[in-house]
Amino acid sequence: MRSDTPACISDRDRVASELNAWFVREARDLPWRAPGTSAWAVLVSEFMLQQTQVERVIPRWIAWLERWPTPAALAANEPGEAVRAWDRLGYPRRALWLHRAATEIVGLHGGEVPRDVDALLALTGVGPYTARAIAAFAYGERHPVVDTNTRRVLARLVHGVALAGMPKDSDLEDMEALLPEDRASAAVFNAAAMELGAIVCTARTPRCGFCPVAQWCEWRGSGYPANAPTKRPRQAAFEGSDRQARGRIMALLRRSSDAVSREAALAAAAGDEGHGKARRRSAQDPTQPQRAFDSLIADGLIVEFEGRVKLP
DNA sequence: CTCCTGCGGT
DNA sequence: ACCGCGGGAG
Repeated sequence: MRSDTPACISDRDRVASELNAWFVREARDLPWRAPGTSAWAVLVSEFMLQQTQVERVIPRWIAWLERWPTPAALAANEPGEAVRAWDRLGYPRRALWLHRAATEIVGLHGGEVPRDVDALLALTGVGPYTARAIAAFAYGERHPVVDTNTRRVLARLVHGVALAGMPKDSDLEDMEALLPEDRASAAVFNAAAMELGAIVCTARTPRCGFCPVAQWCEWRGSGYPANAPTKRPRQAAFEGSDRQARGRIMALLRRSSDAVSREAALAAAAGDEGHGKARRRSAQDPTQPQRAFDSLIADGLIVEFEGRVKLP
């Protein structure tokens, strides 16, 4: 962060003050930010938002909480119902993890979402980001919350580089160094940093002209140097992937109220929609459908039942 | 093509 | 430390 402004107040406080004021002014009106949102509702939102964009999450989140307003309500249903309600949010293992977390919350915490970070980390599907996000946003505890947006903001503001590299433990320390002392401001600042990364300090085309902390930005101050070659692993192509084949099986089972035959599941994996038009799949790996099927069994996302296949 | 409020397994 | 894991949108 640039410190070319003589100040009685530290730059840390100025950055937090400006960013928080911007957040109050400009932040999107997201439903899980409404006052009175339960810790469970926050937890559900954080699960859904892992690798899935806000706009796609909102309708699923509303429907989910209407149906399962408490951990106990979800835990009382079969996990397959959670997978079905997950719909097309992607990475459906998260639905299974969320159901498992609800069961753990009922069994270990009397049905109340814990507020302690270590207790949260022990829940299935809750990692370093989600645990701190729940503690900060649901309970107002003071913790650094660092997601991919915040890591990019820190990379630019503090380190003067265009993009963040691999996640590091020091990310939390970087955020801690900027975090306001009082809990309420700290919680807002965590959300504000994420929001800035989401709508201003974006990966591809940052809108620095609208950035409330541009004057302290190390990246801007050094002339927006080009992206240093980072080590970030590129995501594999989706088209033709095992993920796509798995997704087709899951889509078939979500829309089937009953179990389907193994053959139907394998055909779905191969991209055969079963209505007329033959799909060209000459270049496809012939072992892929079976591999996708087996991996879904291993994940517990589908089960075989008397020679047929259904959600768990 | 890239990116998106990450996570658990290895 | 690396990898697999959906699906949508720019």
